[in-house]
Amino acid sequence: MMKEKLRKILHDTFQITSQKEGWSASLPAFEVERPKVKEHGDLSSNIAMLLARPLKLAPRVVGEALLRHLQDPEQILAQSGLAGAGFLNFRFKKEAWQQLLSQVYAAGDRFGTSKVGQGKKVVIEYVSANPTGPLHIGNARGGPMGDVIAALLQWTGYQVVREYYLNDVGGQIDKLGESILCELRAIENPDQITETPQAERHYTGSYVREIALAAQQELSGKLKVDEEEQKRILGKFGVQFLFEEIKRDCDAMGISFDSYVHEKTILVSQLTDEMIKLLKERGVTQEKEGALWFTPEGAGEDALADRESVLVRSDGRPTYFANDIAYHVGKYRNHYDRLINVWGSNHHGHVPRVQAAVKALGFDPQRIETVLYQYVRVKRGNDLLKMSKRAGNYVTAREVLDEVGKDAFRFFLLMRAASSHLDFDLELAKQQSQENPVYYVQYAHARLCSIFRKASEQGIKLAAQPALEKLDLPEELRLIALIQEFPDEVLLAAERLEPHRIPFYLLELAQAFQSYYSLAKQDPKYRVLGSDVDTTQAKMYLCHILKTTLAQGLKLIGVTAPEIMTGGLTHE
RNA sequence: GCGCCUGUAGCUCAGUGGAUCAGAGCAUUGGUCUUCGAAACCAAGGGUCGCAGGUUCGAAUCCUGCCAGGCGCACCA
Repeated sequence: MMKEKLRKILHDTFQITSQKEGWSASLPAFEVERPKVKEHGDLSSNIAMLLARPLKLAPRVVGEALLRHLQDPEQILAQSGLAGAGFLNFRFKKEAWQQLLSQVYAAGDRFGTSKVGQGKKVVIEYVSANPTGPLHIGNARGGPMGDVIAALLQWTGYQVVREYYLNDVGGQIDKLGESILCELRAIENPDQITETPQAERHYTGSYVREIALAAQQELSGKLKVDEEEQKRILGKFGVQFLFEEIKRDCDAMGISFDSYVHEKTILVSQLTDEMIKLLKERGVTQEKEGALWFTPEGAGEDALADRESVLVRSDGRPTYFANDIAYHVGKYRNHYDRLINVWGSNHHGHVPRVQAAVKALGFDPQRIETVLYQYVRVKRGNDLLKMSKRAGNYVTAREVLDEVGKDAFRFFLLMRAASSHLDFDLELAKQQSQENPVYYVQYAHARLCSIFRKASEQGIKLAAQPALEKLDLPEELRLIALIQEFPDEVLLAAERLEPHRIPFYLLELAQAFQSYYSLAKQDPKYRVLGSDVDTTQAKMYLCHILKTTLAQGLKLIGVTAPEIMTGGLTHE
């Protein structure tokens, strides 16, 4: 909010100064930021340093000229100055800060939202876990991450579709069917060892037996067919079974989808064939060893060495790569402006291939944006567990979810940048559930609610237009400064597709409040509910807005904002 | 071997060209509850930002090389 105001001031100042000084440079993409050192002011800009080069002047000379012609029609600036290598530092009047609060108050539960997206259509694909095993913690990270990226884009004015791409055909599904069949035979003939599951050929997790038991119940009559048909039926049954389970897990994580796209549907619709034909016509394919390979311009011989470039197998069936191209083309045809994929890092090699393919088909590859997140590793004690559905060795998302709860689960997975490798220490998560950062933020919210409960007991009501000038303690002005940054943070997180900024922001805000609140123990003038009516009303107004901001931020990341904290009170 | 990601305090991680930028939380140590919730607050110790070069007025941040770790490199998805 204040950043925008300063941007406007600097923009106008630049215009006037250019005119008066005869500058010919264009307005650079300057930054407006909160300096780390508060002595430097409320906000600072690097505009003078950026202008120095094109104008062939020293940064400080540019800065001085800008300050001479400063445009501040609203009179919100209290101080301005030039510092260091050429930074412009600004301090605002108290009144300017205080006035921002009424804007936040008016925004209510729209606070933090904006319209920069201009209603553009964006589809965001996430989770998309293969239905060949339970959702495990390694790639469950994509759930909260995709969900919050979607929320960020909604908040900033995009029209968002949340999509799950279900890989329900292919070799992995065949393998699933075979695994279930194998297990089913073992169940039916416990004495007679027909075939033991083999790690290379079968999924061996205990869930396979679970599915086999369910299949025995539900499909008993339908399995009197030949072996290939049995495998097919069981594969289909397994997909359905596991997909329902994944959906339940997503639901428990607070994640939902607007659209499910089945790979099978794309295959059946012939879109894949159409795309393969088109690619052939464009001359970006080659045949080798009986298979059809994608060989984009400039790829040279490498494409033929890369087995993942195969579009059509030598047996004539298209690969998932071919289907994926068709899937993305479908998105272009649905007129999405942005196609965002949230994928596990193991797909990194896939990204440039899909982009090269859609480019060859005449679509703008830049519209595909991919967020690759690094896998979560789970530590149990001193052991790092490797995630592998094949080895049946994994920690499920559900296990962790049940252990630490939805709020901590989401917060924890969200508070790290996607590119950062994240170790989830189960023992620590359990032990420290009381100390988990999510509780810190929630506690701040609950405390604020508590103040209002107290006020209500005393018959004090929140005034719609209190005397804001009463909010002049330095800590209060700092809180206001933090609150008004919330929309900027949301915007930044949305622009960069970086959800982790929100938990960090909330922690900073919660900390500032907790610190402020605690001062009341030493000094009564920090008490919200004090003796002076005007001051009390003003402080309540600030607290109300703080509460709203925390609630908005928590809502954005899908974490609950409790009115009271229950359980685990250590204070006797 | 090739490709992507990562290397910042004991641990988990923020910080992607700016000035006191060496940061947060946890852990450790020491203080603070008759007063709006101590799930809190205040304070202290702790790091050659993996290493070496380079670009720049200026580098944790950009480039190159090396070292270490993770993940890919299936006619699987």
